[in-house]
Amino acid sequence: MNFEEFKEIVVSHAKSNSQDAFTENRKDIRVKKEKTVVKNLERIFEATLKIGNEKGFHAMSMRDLSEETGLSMGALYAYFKSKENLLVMLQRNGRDSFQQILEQSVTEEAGPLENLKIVIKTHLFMSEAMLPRFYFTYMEGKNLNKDEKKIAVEHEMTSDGIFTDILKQGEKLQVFKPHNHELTTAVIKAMLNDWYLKRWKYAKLNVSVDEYAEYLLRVVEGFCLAQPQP
Amino acid sequence: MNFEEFKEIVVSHAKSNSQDAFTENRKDIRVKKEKTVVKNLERIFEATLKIGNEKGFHAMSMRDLSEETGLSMGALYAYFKSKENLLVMLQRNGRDSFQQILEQSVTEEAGPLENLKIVIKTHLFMSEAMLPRFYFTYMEGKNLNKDEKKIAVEHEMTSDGIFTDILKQGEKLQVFKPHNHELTTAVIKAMLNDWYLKRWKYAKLNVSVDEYAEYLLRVVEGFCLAQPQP
DNA sequence: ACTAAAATCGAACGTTCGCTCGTTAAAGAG
DNA sequence: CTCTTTAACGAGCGAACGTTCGATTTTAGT
Repeated sequence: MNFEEFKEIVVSHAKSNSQDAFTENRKDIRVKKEKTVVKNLERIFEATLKIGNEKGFHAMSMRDLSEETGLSMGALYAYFKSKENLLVMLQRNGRDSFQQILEQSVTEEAGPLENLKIVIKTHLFMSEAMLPRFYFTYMEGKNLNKDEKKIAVEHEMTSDGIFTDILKQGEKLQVFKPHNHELTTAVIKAMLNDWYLKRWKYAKLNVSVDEYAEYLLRVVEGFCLAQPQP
Repeated sequence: MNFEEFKEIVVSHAKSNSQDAFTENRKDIRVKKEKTVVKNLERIFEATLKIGNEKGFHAMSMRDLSEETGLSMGALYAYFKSKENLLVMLQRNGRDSFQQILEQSVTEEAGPLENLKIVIKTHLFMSEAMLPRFYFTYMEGKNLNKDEKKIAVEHEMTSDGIFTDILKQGEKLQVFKPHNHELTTAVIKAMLNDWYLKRWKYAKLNVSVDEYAEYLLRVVEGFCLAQPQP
């Protein structure tokens, strides 16, 4: 699997994205017709991600958002009840689709090594396909309130669990060396996150996402595999 | 070298820290007596880092800063000419002392492997000793203006160069495998940064900074060493 | 103790913020 | 076309923002 092949999976998921956001936040949204909500929520999310990536969510004013979306101040507030609520909606929405895709990527039939490759590539390609979302989610996570932050941490631990389970299974089947697998997961994630956090660096190094994937896999295999590759 | 031994190096450097900030920004500071400036700049920096880590620099108001430092609004503005200028001062100051310590840690006599170990540990221990500074610098870097952002990128490339040079030297001496050393540096840095970016995770895993250092070195050695360790 | 310089103070200023609400425009049914 | 529901509008609100500046206090040399 390379990035080009993966892209289609994401695009098809993205369409159901703001639809989920509608059903999830129905009670806070004053507009009734689903088609209108989906259309405008998509505009609002996209604009928020754009401005948020440029100057940060806190520095974005509702007047900025109004101009970018083409909606008036009053219209905006028909789709969310406060600025903070908009942030929460975006974060939840991003987390949910991320987790959904990542969990679906793992299969029982595939061996641990194959599964590890799959989740690494899926994580990486997803962040590449939805770069503004990932960057925004990472950077603005600290601005959430205490409850939402707790949920975000739980989500991260769940997705870490997917990696750790694969590593543990691999150790049992003697495919991987024994290690502190939670720690291994942490450093793998660190490398995965760097792809979208330090985008300018990889652009300057002229490394494609497929090349980065191969490189990461070599690093991980070098550390994890019980029997080193030739 | 473990963290306990390293800490003293940092503490001794930290004292000259706000003194440098004074000489560097003398023209923008209205207060004349160096001793007063050093004392209050230290208070201001510390308070900014504290509030900045809690709610972000942009969300910190000058009234927050006034309360935390115990200085009035007017007094604060005797030490910097604007809020943005305060951010720039903090970032420059942090970058400079970071680079200084990192460059001093490398020695000609030591071999590539030893030097690689040293810079990794130095980077990691420094971030541990000055955690709020590192977190703040990383997270608020995106809020800098275009010129300052460019300088920040140049600084990062310089410090990446320290790592890359060691790796290249190691390849020439056949201590390290041939690789894309710039890319190796990038992923090493990603893992180093994760220590202070995802502090809660490592706390939850109950991993000390010394243990993390050893773990990182094993990952890097597994990937870089020409002749695998026993 | 006196005084000039240095440092600190905090009310006040103009601007911008998130958000509301009375009003207007658009959509849809009969 | 009419009437009712739904969506969009944007001027205006009070609060909070960064910043200033004349008044006040502290410091230090004599």
